Amino acid sequence: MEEEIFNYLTQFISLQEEEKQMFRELNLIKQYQKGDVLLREGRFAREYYFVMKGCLRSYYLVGGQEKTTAFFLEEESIAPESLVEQKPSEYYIRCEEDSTLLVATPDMEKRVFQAFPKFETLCRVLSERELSKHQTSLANFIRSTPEERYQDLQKNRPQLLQRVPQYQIASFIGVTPETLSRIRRKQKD
Amino acid sequence: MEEEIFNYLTQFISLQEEEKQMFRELNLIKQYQKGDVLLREGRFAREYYFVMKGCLRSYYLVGGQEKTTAFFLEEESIAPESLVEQKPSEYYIRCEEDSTLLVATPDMEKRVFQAFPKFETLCRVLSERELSKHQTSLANFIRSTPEERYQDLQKNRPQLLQRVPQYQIASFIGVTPETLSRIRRKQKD
DNA sequence: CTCCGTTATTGACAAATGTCAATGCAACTG
DNA sequence: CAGTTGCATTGACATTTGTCAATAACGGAG
Repeated sequence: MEEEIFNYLTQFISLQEEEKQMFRELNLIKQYQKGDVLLREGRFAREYYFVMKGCLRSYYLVGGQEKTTAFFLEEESIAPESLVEQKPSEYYIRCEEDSTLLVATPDMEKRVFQAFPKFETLCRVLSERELSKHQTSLANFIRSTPEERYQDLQKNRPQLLQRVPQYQIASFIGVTPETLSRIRRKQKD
Repeated sequence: MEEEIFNYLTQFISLQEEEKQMFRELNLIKQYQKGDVLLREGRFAREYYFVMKGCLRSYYLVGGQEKTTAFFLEEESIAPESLVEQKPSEYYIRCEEDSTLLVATPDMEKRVFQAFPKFETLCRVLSERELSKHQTSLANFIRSTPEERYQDLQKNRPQLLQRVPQYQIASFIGVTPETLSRIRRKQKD
């Protein structure tokens, strides 16, 4: 299982045995169950998450209604705003499948960066890439209709549609479950 | 004018005279005019931008129509997806006011990071913060109606509403100019 | 297998938004 | 000053989406 992290990381940098050893000693890998809530509204986040296997979802609770704002599948990561900005979280993060996560704290991050500065470079690069991906998501959302957003998901994240319930997808593309159901019906013709 | 950058940076890290000197020698500051296009669809971006004074806007051209996806005012920055991902840009970046920008290339970035590693830490932290801000923007967009988005802008970026034309704001919150006009009328009652 | 809770679909109607065309308004130009 | 241009507003009507209520489809628990 650790090997999967190393495979992922060596896409970007080379890894010495010494560095791998440090990772192993940090005990980053944790198991969670479907339904586990990793972060709640009003709480302070303490951890970064990287999804090795499974699915996380972030959502706001607005007047008793869940508003889904993101899904995180394999090889995607979350740096909760609450942690980065040191303020109470406005949203929830929840496991939507049994999941294997890489869990890191700012503390561990600091130690790793001091021992192996190239990880800081890696984190900077990954976070810039993540940022540009998010700019693109926001752009896609702004410039398209709910129907187009659904078609985008069908094209770009087909696995997601198979793995999470439709009412969460509906919320994610900004419509009610009824409307999504009608969009789907229209497509069949 | 250079002093403004230093003021901004010393919010996050301390600066030695030596480091300030390096910045001065890089000649980062450039002037642009309203209407200048910094990046076009299909081109490769070569630069990062940081707005010291003025206003940039990013937009897609979809069927001849501009879809505004972001505004960048003072102390906000752009790392174009095109540059980060090394692919042709899908959108335009344009000066909406005469602007003073800090312009950096990956090359310059690399030299600075090698000479003063703490700038890499700074960039990582800033880009993480930027990322978490963007996640919040996307979340706000997903979970609210056009009317609420406009109210958000009134509360959180009132200067923006004074500085750019309404049809760009309309596009940014995902409606037509007519609809935004009606939202504004409703507010007066 | 049935029962039960959750999710998905459908219909009828209300509300919001888009579209198109006309008008107003302010700034710039000659 | 008149004429032009770009932006904002308004009205009439079409389309999309939301809301509410009913029903269907599905899966897990017993």
